[in-house]
Amino acid sequence: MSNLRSIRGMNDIFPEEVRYWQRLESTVSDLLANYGYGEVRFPIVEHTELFRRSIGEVTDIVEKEMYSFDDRNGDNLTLRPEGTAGCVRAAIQKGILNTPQRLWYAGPMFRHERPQKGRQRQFHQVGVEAFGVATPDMDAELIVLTARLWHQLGIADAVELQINSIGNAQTRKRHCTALVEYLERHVDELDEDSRRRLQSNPLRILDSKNPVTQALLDNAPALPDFLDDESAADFSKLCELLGRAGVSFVLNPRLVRGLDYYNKTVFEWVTNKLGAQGTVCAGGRYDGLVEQLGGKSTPGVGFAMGMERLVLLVAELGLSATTFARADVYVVSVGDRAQGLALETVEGLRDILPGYRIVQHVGGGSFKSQMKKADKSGAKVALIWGDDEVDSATVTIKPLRRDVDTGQIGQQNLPLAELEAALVDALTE
RNA sequence: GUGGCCGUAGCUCACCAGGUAGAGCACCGGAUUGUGACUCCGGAGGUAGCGGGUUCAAGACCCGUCGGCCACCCCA
Repeated sequence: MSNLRSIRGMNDIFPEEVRYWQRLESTVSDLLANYGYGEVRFPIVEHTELFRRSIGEVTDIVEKEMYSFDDRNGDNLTLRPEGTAGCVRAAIQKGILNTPQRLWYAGPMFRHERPQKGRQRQFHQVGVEAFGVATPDMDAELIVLTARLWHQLGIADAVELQINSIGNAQTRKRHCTALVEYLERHVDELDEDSRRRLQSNPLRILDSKNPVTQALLDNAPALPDFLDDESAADFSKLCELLGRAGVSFVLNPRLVRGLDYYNKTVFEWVTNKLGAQGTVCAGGRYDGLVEQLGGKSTPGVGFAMGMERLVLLVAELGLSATTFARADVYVVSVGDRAQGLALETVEGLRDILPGYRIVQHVGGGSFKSQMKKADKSGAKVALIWGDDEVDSATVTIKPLRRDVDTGQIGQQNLPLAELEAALVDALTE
């Protein structure tokens, strides 16, 4: 048995939970369609090179979290750790970036991290990418769209929008230099992790959860002070548009993102209901990525939402999943003759009433045990066939969900010809 | 990758100075012959995650391993 377990961090999802997923997925796809986005599907596996070049060589994802392997040709492939790279690659390859594109996709991503609540090794994202528009109205649309989604899901009160602009490459370079210079004067006050990052990725020190480090950062060179004119103008335009759309936000000058390809606008929707894994949706602008991956210079903005985290949130305090009964009708039959008649009649019913969920009892058993199954199925009515019904060419129809008050059985025996009408009547109250 | 807590029937848990496992729920069957939900009766189901060690004896103690949770790291 020990060998036959699922891979660590890769979970099975059963019907009861899948209800929430389906609810979430359909809400998302309807919303995106309403905003004019088209769904794209591309492979889960790509050349490792694609991720190295887009995400960044020195990021944790590339350095230690990718599921990479050699295929039989000797090519080194990787299970996608995120979706943007593959989406960009696909868009370039298809040659559709000569005009603006609004795209989205959904599916599993893979990162070899330590599993935790809201963090799996196979997890699922919905990603949304907009290509070919450099102006901040595009950024605004994406954010506004997510805000609407939270309302539709009933979790708007549980999430907060944080935004920032990290400017262009020069901005970050100049800020980074100043930051490093400042921090090096205070190395002794830095925590161990931050000291390490001073060499590898100084910007990420801004993210530190260490209170001492955060206090130190209060007097550090702040990124917004280094912003180039265009980034600053675009950012204030974005803030203005968000205001017009009624989307409130928090400016977080220390918000940086982990992937190398971001520039200008970055944003995160966070919640405090999920413990340490509070980011539910995050993204930003990546104007250089398309060119970096071999396409013509094309601006882009996008974001990804973590489905597992959203499911947790929605299940806890959002819309309840549609109440789920496995059946409308449960078919009970005892005896070979009855079984045959039941199957024949029910298949006829499925032709006439295709929308009904009709569960046929299988596996035999007494009337009593079949009735128990009928009850547990959640069905509103049971159709019953036994020798009596066969002999008289009838069916017994029994309501299962009448209020408990009247002890009356309320079942009736009908000619087969009247079944359809009686069933429709019983199921439409 | 690091640290802390945890791992007993399908589920939630208990017992026990270390002496070869129990409850509730769920499941199955029955309470006169073809009928559910309530009640009553009965039944099945566990190599106590796995492996090793200490001991006359371990689910209970020790080590390892796998898995879960929480935090760090990182990120959706």
